[in-house]
Amino acid sequence: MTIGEAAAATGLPAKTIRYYEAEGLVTPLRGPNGYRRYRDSDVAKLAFVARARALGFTLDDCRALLALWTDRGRTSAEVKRIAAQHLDAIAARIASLQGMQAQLRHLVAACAGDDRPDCPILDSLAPCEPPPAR
Amino acid sequence: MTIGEAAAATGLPAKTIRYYEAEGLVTPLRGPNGYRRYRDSDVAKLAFVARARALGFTLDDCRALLALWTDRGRTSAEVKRIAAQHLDAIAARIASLQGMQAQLRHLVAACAGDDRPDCPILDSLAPCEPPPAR
DNA sequence: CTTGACCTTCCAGCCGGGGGAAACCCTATG
DNA sequence: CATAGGGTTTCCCCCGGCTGGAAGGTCAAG
Repeated sequence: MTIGEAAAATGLPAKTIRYYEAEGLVTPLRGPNGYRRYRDSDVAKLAFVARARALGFTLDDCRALLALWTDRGRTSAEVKRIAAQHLDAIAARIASLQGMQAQLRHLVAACAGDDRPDCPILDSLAPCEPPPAR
Repeated sequence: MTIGEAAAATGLPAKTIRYYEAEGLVTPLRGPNGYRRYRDSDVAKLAFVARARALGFTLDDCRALLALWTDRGRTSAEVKRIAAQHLDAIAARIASLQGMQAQLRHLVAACAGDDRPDCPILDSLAPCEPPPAR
């Protein structure tokens, strides 16, 4: 399996697959011509990483999850800890974005959006009354 | 006003203020010793950008908003368009994160988190049944 | 033989900064 | 006057997670 075929099989761009290799996630064999040769297990790992990335895990998380996946002596507690931490991080990011969203929604609703210059959005961003007239 | 004072006044790190200058957002004067000298209007712009960043606007957006702020001939429609677009982007990011959150929450809830290796989280990430035993 | 598709490596850039080196400036103190 | 300390300057590299492009090697088809 060449990198192009692995890319087609996983839906990942070939560039990304090479990047994952540089990051030590998946190390294919090499053919006599220097081309990368992906075993089924390599492709499985790539697909694993692709799914983990789709859930927002960092590449560091992916490395750890991949190691746990291939580790017969793992405990589900280790896996759960990583996932729970990531879940917290996601919740924090959502909360932060929702804060921005609430403020912005207010401002956008209050803005006339016509051809006059008065704008509550700019008023809210402006630290003090007079904008620099320059 | 030196950069350190401007930093204290705006809450922005001095490094960030220099970066904003490199990005063309705020251009201070220079004293005879080569030090940056921030006018009140510069500090106001920095504070403006700080608030816009806190609402998640990109630096490109900040540049545009800053230009509109100092433009007497602006229309609130222009401002609203930028803000509304950003609002859409925020909503999209929230939706994406919430999708991850829902899936992950499911998986985390289903994972025993004990010392056994069976784990629905890994099962969900694994593309096919057998993990590479290597 | 040539063409085109694929593969290889390397280098650079995106965003929004952060870390740190080496050098300069200013003030205060001994 | 020397020096110690704090601030400031420029410079370049680093982060994550890729993405684009250049320059060259390989392979199968026409």
